[in-house]
Parts: sequence; C-alpha cells; structure tokens
Amino acid sequence: MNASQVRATFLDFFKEKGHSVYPSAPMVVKNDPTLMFTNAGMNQFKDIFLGNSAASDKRVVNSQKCLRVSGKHNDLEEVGHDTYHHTMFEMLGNWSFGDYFKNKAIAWAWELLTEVYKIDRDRLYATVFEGSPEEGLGADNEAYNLWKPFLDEDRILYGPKKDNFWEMGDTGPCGPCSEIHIDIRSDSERRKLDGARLVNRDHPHVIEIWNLVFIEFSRMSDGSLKNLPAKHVDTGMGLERLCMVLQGKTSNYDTDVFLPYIKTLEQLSGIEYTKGGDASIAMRVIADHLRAVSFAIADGELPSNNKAGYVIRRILRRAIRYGYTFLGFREPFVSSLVPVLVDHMGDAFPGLKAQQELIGKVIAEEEQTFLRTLETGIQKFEQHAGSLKDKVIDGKFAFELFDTYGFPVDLTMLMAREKGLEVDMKGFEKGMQEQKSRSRAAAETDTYDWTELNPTGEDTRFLGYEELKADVTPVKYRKAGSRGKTVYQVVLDRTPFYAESGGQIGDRGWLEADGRRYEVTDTLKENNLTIHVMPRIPDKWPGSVKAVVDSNKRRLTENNHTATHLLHSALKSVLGSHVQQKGSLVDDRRLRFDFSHFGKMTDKEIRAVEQLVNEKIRQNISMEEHRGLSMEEAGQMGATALFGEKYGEKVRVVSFGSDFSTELCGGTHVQATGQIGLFAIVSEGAIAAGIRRVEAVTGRAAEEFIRERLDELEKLKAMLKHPKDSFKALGQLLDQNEDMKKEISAMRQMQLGQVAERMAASAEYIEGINFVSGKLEMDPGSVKDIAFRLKGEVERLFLVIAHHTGGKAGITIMIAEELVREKGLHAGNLVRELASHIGGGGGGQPFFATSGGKDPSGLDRALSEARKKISSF
RNA sequence: GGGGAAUUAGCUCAGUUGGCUAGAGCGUUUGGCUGGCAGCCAAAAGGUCACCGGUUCGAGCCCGGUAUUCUCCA
Repeated sequence: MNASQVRATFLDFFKEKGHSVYPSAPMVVKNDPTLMFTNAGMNQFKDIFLGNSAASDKRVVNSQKCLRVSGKHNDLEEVGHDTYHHTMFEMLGNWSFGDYFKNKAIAWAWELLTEVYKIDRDRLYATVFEGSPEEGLGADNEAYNLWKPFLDEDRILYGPKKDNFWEMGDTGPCGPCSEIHIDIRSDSERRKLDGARLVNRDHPHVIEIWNLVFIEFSRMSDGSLKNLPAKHVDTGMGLERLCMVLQGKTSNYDTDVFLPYIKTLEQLSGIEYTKGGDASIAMRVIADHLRAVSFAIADGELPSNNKAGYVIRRILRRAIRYGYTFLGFREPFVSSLVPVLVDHMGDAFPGLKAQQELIGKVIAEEEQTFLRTLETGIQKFEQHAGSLKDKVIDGKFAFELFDTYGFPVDLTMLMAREKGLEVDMKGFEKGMQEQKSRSRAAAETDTYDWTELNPTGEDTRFLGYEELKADVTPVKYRKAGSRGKTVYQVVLDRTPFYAESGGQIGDRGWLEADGRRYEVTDTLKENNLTIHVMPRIPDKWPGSVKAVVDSNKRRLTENNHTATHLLHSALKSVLGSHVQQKGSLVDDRRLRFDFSHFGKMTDKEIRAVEQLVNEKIRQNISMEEHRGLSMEEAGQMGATALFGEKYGEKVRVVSFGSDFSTELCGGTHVQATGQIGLFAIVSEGAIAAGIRRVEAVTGRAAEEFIRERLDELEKLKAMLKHPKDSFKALGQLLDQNEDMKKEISAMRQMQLGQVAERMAASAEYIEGINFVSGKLEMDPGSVKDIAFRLKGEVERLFLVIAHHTGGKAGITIMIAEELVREKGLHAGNLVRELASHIGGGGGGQPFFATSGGKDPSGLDRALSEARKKISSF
C-alpha cells in the first residue's frame, strides 16, 4: 500500500462512520500569537475545544500537514539521526466535538488497524494515563477497561503524565490520552524480550503509532486545569510511521514517502545510502527538510531573518550544511530535488505543483547566499587559526563566527579537528546563553486569564460591512502587557470593528460606556476571537456599550483595499497568469502588494497597470458581494483564492466586474470604484527571489503624490529658466560643470605650482640644508599640496610653512627623507614645539607633520624660531 | 522585538595604536606588439571611502545618529 492509498483508506474508513472530511489547514499559522506553525492536527479546531466557536460538524476526519520545529514540540535537532523523527509530517486524525468519547474512539481505532490495515494483533500495545496526584487526577481506568475486550491485560500499560497526558502548549486544551504502540521487531527478537518492556523506551522498532486524546480540560496561565464545557476526542496517527509499518519497513525513510529523494541524492553525490554513517544521516536530513521547506514556501512563508521565515531558513540551512559537510556538495543541490518532490506529491497537494518554479528559485537563491556565508566564515576561521598561539580556538571567537557571520559551530569544530585544534565549547555556550537571556528579557510579555462578563460560546458577529456603530454587549476582557506597557483586550458579542486580517489593518475608534469614551487603538484576530485593544477600560462594565469605528480612517483603508484587488487583476492581465499574491498590507495611507513575478517590471508595464486600474476606477464599478458561499460555489464564480490562506467552510466573495476582479475576501471595500478617485504606483522592487513588491497610493494621497512630482519638475524648469528642451539644457549644464570643475582644478594646481616654485627659488642653503619657509594665507589642504610638490623638487629640504585662514592658524613641516635619516629629525616633534606659539598642538610622521591653533599672531615668531633651530641640527 | 556585524573604483576585496596626496586583481578605454590557451607590453580613465553630525592640528580608521544589507536569539 503506498502513501496515498494509506491516506485515502483512513479518510474513507471514518467517512463511513459519519465523519466529514476536512482539508488540511495551511502549515503556517496566522492569527495565533502562541503558535507559528501547525504542530498537530488539532490546531485548526482549537477554538472549538476552548468553547470559543461552535462546531458545525460533530464528527470530522482529516490529514493535516504539520511542522514541529519550535516551541513545545521541537524535533529539529533529532531529525536524520534516527529513522523516525521529522520536521514535517502528515497527521491522520478523527475528531469528535462533544459527540462520541473514549468508547468509540478506542473501538474504531482497533477496527481500522487490525481489520482494515490488517496489522498483527499480537504486535500491538496500548497505554493509558496512570493519574497524577499533583494535578489531582486519578488513573484512566475507563480507558483501561475499554481496551480489555481487544488486548490481554499484560498489553495494556499505565503511563505517566509525560507520555499519557497531552497538552497542546503551555496553555490551552488538554487531557489524558491512550497511545497505541507497535512492535515491529523480528520474531526471534520478540521471543527474546517482551515488547511490553520496550514501550516508550525510545526503541526504534517499538514505537507509538496512534495517540487517542480525550480532551476535557483547559490549562490556564497559572498552571491550573479547568473543565471544558464539553468532552472531545482528538486522535493523531503519523502517516509516515503508518506507511513504514504497512510497507514492512523498519525506517520511515525506506518508504515511498522519502525514498525518491534519497535515490536522487545518491545519484547527485555518488555516495550510497547505507543506513549508517554521516552521509546517510545527511541524506535523511535533506529528504526531510526538502519537504518541510517546500511546503512552507507553497504556503507563502519565505525564508527570511525573523519569525516564521527565520525558522524556514534555519531548516533549509541545516539541510545545506549536512549536504556540504557529508555529501561534498559545493553548489546548490536542494533546489534540484524540487522537481522530484512535485512529481511525487504534486497530485495530492496542487499548491505545490502550481508554485514549483517559485519554490525552486527561492531555495536556489537561499542556497547561494548560504554557500557565500560559509565561504566568508571559512576565511575568517583560517585567519584566526593562523594567528593562534595555543591549540584552542577561543569560545568567544567561535560564537562570534556563529552569531555575527552565521557560521555553524559544528563546522567550526570540524575544521578545528582537521587542523588538530580544539574549540572552547564552554565559552561558546556562555555566549549563547547570554544572547538567549538578552532576547528573553526583551521579549517578555504577559497575558492574563480572561474575565468573563457575558459568555456566549459563539464567534463574535461582524457588523462592519454595513454598520460603523452599534450597541453591543461586552463578553470578556483580559490584561496583556509587555515591558511595563499594559493594555486591555476586550471581546464583544457583535462588533462593527474590522480585525486585522487578509492584509487589511484593524479598525480604530472607541467604545462608549455610561457616557464616557474609551479608545480602541487596534483590533486583532486571535484564532476566531476578535480582540479590541484598549489602553483603558471602564471600572465597571455596563450590560451594553456603544462601539464606534473611526469612519474616516476606515474609508481611506477601504479605498486602498479595493485598489489592491484592482491592482491584483491588472497585474495578472498585464504580466500574465503566473502572478500570485504573496502578501499584502493595506492601511489608510497606502497599499503594498507582493506577488510572484520573475524580473523587474518595465516602466511600460508599470504604466500599463496603473492605467488599467485607473480605467476601472473611472468605470465606477459597483461592488458585488456574496456571503456564505461554499468553497465549491466560490470556485465556480472564478474567485481567486490564495495558497496558504485558511478559509472557513463558508466564504465571502467580493467582485468588481465579474469579468475583471473576483476574490475570496473578508475585508471591507468601497461601494463603487469611483470613490477611489485616483491610483498611483509609488515604487516597484524585489523582496526575494522571484517576488516583487509594488507600493501604491489612492485618492487624495495619490493626488498629492503626483502634485509633488509636478511641482518638483516645475521648480527644476524654473531654475533652468524654462528652456525649450529641459533635458538638453540640463545635459549641457552638467557637461559644462564637469569641464569647469576640471579647469578650476587645473588652474588651482598651476597656482599652487607657481607658489611652490617661488618658494623653491627662495631656498636658503644653510649648513647643508635647503631651508624653505613662508607665510601663506591658505587652507591646510593646499599647503599640504605645496609641501609635497616641494618635496619632489628641492633636495635636502627643510620646509616650514606658517599659514592661516578664517582666523585659524597652522604650521606645516616637511623634511627630506635623507635628512631625517642622517640627523634623526622628527617633523612631528618640531611642529609641536612651534605650535606653542599659536596656542595649539600637532603631530605627524618624521618627514611630514602639521599643527593648528587659534592664534595667527604667533606665526612670525614660530618661523624665526624654526630658522634658529637649524643650527642645532 | 533584542543583540552582533558590514557598507572603500563597474565587479571582488586590501587598507595594521588616526599621519607616505586612498590601493590590488578583474573589467573598461587608448596606443603599440602579436598566429593560439583569459595573447603580451605600455598608458589612461574611473572614488562625495553609504549618508548626517561630532572629537582632533589631522578621520576610510574613533564617537553618536540614519539608511540598507547580512547574521544570531526570541
């Protein structure tokens, strides 16, 4: 059975049992501050478990793409070293939202594994929760008894909190769980040692395959457990492991999920995958990370230097590093695996196929830059290693290499070993700890538990498509703060406030309670909650408050949002259908739109796009809006959906001219395009490989933008005295200026030459020294010039020039090199002595020195003292 | 969000406690030589040392700020 059959069988089995099949949510999470990536199948149902949203289907089945690389579940450093950890994996799960509980969950799991997938019964074990006195929880005897009909009692094991109490994160839904383990060792080994003794002992062949979680609590921020209003079932079975079992393998990497990449890597590197050794680890790392990174890019998350993008970069770089060190790759290689990946998974995940070119380009670009980083790191290392006194590489240096130049420390260690050196890892760790505590201190935020006012158990209803003010009921609020700043987050039963999403910023405005105004500074979405951010709240909440949106700001934002849709369509029609939205930001001042496109837009293309958008504005097209459509219906209307965007079951379609712009969108828009008035592109540029960014303004801001440019042009023309051909006039002016600059500089040189000559002629030959002196009204730069001219012209020179300009005085001394050698003179010392006459200081080298001071009246004295000095040489 | 670093000729980079009028290689232009493989020789052009301010007799170098890029941590 190959992977797609395994997946389909799972979904079909539960469909038969009355479950609705849900698609996988995007792997990259938006709107949840506690989570960057989907790390479990349950993430998209979190709000249902918490009681914030109602479930529309009581029984659900899905296969969810997950990424475990940060936070509570972090497997990144394990990946590759064993045969069963992954960064990205698919989690098969069946769900009950307040419907069936432990009984059916256990019975169906048994039925599917033994009767459908035909797994040997005598290889299976189950674990149940042993209880935890500190949490005040007893043993899960209910689950134990439910297993008894299927398994002998010596195959049902009690397990501790660590293994049998599942929590999503530091806070959130949780509950006891029952795991199913399988023993895939050979018969002879199984005879030698009972499998029950290897369960949860990190044995590579006695492993957990399915976790049945019985969710009934929510973990609060103070660590306590709260009962949830309903009980739920959340199960998760890793597709990759299941494939291993069903395909009779002992490593996930030997299944059809990973083997194609390993085969390709064998060809590219010329090294055989032998299952042992560093080269094999490297191949597993690369095969795993290729999948994670490609799916993340398809979901719209590009490698970058912070947040989720940084995690993606780190995964990719880990793959490159392993390929570089253990497979000998010196050129980009990960990107060349992308076509193999798309061949293999493109059918199950169309987003991957549609964006194949982009994924390849982005990965290749990242590989290039990282290989460059490695090169400079190696250079720095060689330099440092060359200047070493003992055989130990400073931990501080290793950390600097890593922290500042991104050079991986394991490479530092490897290179050190090759040279017979050691690395002071303690010093490195110390630097690392300091870095971490610095960041933690800076990022500390506190959120407190909710205070319930009028609980509803429903999503906030959004009124803002029609209303900008409404009388509403406060539902709950909490304090949130970071570094001393405290704000309140308030949830309402209904609200006219638009919460930031889909690139459109959140509304501002105020709440009126008991005749007083309380400012709303921002509106955010956290999962399905709409949160009003408020610096102050009423001491005592009334049953009803008036919510009022800042309508001016909202209208300007709507102009920009609609213009963004028009721009999107215009780009597609001018540049081609390969244009995909990669991100957007819409506020009241401007709009920003990122999209996939290869190469810079020409001026002509920019103008064409601008013209097309303005054309659509002048046509004053009315908005057509359809709410509550299914994805299928929206698809039939030709609506553009975004990869990596999570849509609910019911979607909204906004269209401006059904033949021009139709998009899935929850944002707010103008009633008719004419309101936008004018559209102007302000800039176009690159933000990553294959991704361009356009910034634009609308309405009054666009007018001002154009007005400013016209004014600028007008002023320039006026300065040129309104010539017939401004460009020609300016060109001539520039040429002329260039010529004159050259001429002036030549003349200045000539002048200086003349002065120098005159001075040379006035040389006095005293005791084997050509003494040249003079007092000049000149800037120090010119004096220096003269000094160096004379140096080339007069032999055995001792030059002293006293000069002043703008009330400042200076003395410059030049001494011929041979005099310096013969008599041991030092211009710097001499000039400092002379500078005392002008109230200043100075210095320089033995043959040339300068000084400066504020008192020009001492210049003559300085000169005569210089003359006297000669006799003492 | 917090730390570290980089920015010098068209490109890749040197530039050592602040002090030889800012250099190299490649590329460009010109002239000469030349039967080859990056042809050879000679010469020239090309720099607001990212930007703004400060310290100093003197700043590419030191200090502060800004911008851009890289990098680590969260």
